[in-house]
Amino acid sequence: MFFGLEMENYQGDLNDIVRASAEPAHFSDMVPQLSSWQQEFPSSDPLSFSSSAMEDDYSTNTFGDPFSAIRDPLLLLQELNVVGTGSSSTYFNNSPNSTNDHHHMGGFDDMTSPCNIFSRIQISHSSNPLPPCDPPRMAAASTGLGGHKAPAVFPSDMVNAKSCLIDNTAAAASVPVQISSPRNLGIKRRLGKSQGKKVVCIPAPAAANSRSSGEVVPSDLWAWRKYGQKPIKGSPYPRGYYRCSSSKGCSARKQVERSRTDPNMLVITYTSEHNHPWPTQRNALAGSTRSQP
DNA sequence: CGTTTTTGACCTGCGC
DNA sequence: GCGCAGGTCAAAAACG
Repeated sequence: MFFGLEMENYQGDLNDIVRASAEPAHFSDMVPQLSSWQQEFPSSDPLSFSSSAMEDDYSTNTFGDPFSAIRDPLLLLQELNVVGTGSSSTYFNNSPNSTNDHHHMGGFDDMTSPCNIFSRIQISHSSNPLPPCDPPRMAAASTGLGGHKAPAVFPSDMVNAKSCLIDNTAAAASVPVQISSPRNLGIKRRLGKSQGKKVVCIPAPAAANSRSSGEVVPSDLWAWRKYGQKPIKGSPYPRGYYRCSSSKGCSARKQVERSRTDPNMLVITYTSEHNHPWPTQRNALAGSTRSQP
C-alpha cells in the first residue's frame, strides 16, 4: 500500500489519520481496520480479498475500509511522478511535504516495493483500452493524460503479490484502479472553469465506509465536506460533491460517483488544488461518523 | 459548540 | 431565448 511511501499521508479513517499524522504509524495500527473489513466481508480473505465482496481483481485493499486506508490516489501518483500533465501537474503544488514529510515512515520505506496496494493501478492514457469502470467518461478522460507514460510500476501488491507491472492492454481488464486526466471528459460542461481536473476510478467498498444513505465515501487524508449531491442523468447513482475542509480557503474539490457501468467502481473527480499543507488531523469529529455503527 | 450531512433551491453553461 | 443538466449555496438537522 502506501505504507512505504508516506505514512503521514495515510488516508484512513479519522483515528488512523490522527494516528498516522501524529506519529509514525505502525502496521499494527491497521489491524482493527482489517478486522472490520473481515467482518464486513467475512468470506473474503484479507490477504487476497476478492471472492465475495468485490469481483475478481478488486482485491487490492486489505485494511478494513479499503478506502479508509488509501491515500489520495492522486497524491500517490504524483509522488510516483505518474500523474498530472499540463494544468494538472500542480494539483497539490502547495503541499509542503514533498520532501520533508517523507521521514515519518522510517522503516516502512522498504515496504514500498513489495507492499503497495496500488500495484495494479492503471494509468490511463491515450493508447489504453477503455477502462472497466465508466467507459464513456474514462475513455474521454484517458485521452487527456498527454501521453503520459506511466512508469507502470507501482509499489507491488501487498495483498496478492501479483506482478506489479501494469500492462497497458491486459491490465485494463482487471486493474482495480484507473487514473486518468479528465481534460476531455465526457462532461464538457464548465470544463473551462475546472483547472486540473483529475479522474480516479477505484473499487468501491460495499459498505465499510458508507453513510446513512448507503453511499460509499472513500476517505483520504484531506478533510472533505460534502456540500451537495445530484442525481446524474443516465446514471442510477447520484454524484456527491465535496470540498476540502482542511483549510477554509482551500478550493480543492472532488466529486464522487459510482460508475454507471460498474457499481463496484467509484469515479472520483478531483478539481482545483489544495492550497495548504497536509492536515495533521481532520478539522472536526462532529458529524464525521454520522450513522456509522 | 463546532463541524458535518442532507436536501431543496438557485445559479450557470451549453445545445437547440 | 429557452430548457436541460450539472454545480453550488445555504438552512436545518445530526453528531460527538
